[in-house]
Amino acid sequence: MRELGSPQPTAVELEILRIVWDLGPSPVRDIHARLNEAKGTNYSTTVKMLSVMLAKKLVKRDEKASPHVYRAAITRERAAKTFLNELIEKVYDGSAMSLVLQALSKSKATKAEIDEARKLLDEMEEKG
Amino acid sequence: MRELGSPQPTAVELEILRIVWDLGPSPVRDIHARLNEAKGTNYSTTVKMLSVMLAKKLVKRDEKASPHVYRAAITRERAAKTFLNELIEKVYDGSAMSLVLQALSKSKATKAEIDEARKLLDEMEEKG
DNA sequence: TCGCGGTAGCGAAACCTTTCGCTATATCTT
DNA sequence: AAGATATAGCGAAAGGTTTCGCTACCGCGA
Repeated sequence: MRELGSPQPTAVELEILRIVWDLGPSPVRDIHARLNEAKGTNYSTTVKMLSVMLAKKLVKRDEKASPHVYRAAITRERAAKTFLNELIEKVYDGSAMSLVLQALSKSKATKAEIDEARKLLDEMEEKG
Repeated sequence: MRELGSPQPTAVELEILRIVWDLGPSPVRDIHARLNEAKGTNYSTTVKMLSVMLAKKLVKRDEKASPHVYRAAITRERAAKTFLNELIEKVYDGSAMSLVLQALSKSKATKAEIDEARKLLDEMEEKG
């Protein structure tokens, strides 16, 4: 059995994580409301998935609060980083840059973000 | 049963796609050699996976060639685009730019690539 | 206290992915 | 042409994810 270190979230798990990231710490009922809206699944399903995710350490819960309160155990940023690494590794064969170029080509960004990206590019160039 | 339009490749399917992208059109034996190297799985498994992938239209095959020749039915670019969209949608909540910034921060790139990225940024700025 | 609505847990069904054994067929080698 | 070797296919086991039914529990108002 998996015990330590959060494994990759599966499809539904990711859907739930997204909800928890959005809502912040919440009781099952609230999480279920959203999930049900999106997928029409049963309340039991939500409870079960959360318990599975608890075992995988994808979420934590406060059992002292009466309706238990769940919160994400990994940040959106960390999950994103993991996915990104996998994407780069598995599909782009290790070249982050080619991914960046592709993402840029379809991105809409603010002036501030564009400048930020320029700054990063400058830094990269200096270091070589 | 899924019939039309390639669904998201699963883990092993992606591993196989990667091999086929690398090798180009190949007979099972060659594909298997690589997969086996990575995972130690049986020849039958490779054949089966390829047949599943054929049904899902992730690969095509030339049956006229004597050892049948398989090739990817989707390009690396298209697969990447799909994953990227999903990543942006599901985790970054629609903001491609924040993904780009994160990818950039860990990327190693050549001068040419950096310039290319700058060009894209300039274009983006012009269009607003 | 009893009953009731909301909450939690668990086992197993249903479903999908991955693996392989067994069989059949084609191709080579002598 | 027989036997050996390589290729293809298929069904089903093994393993993982997702779903839910059923049971138990808890807190509260009658």
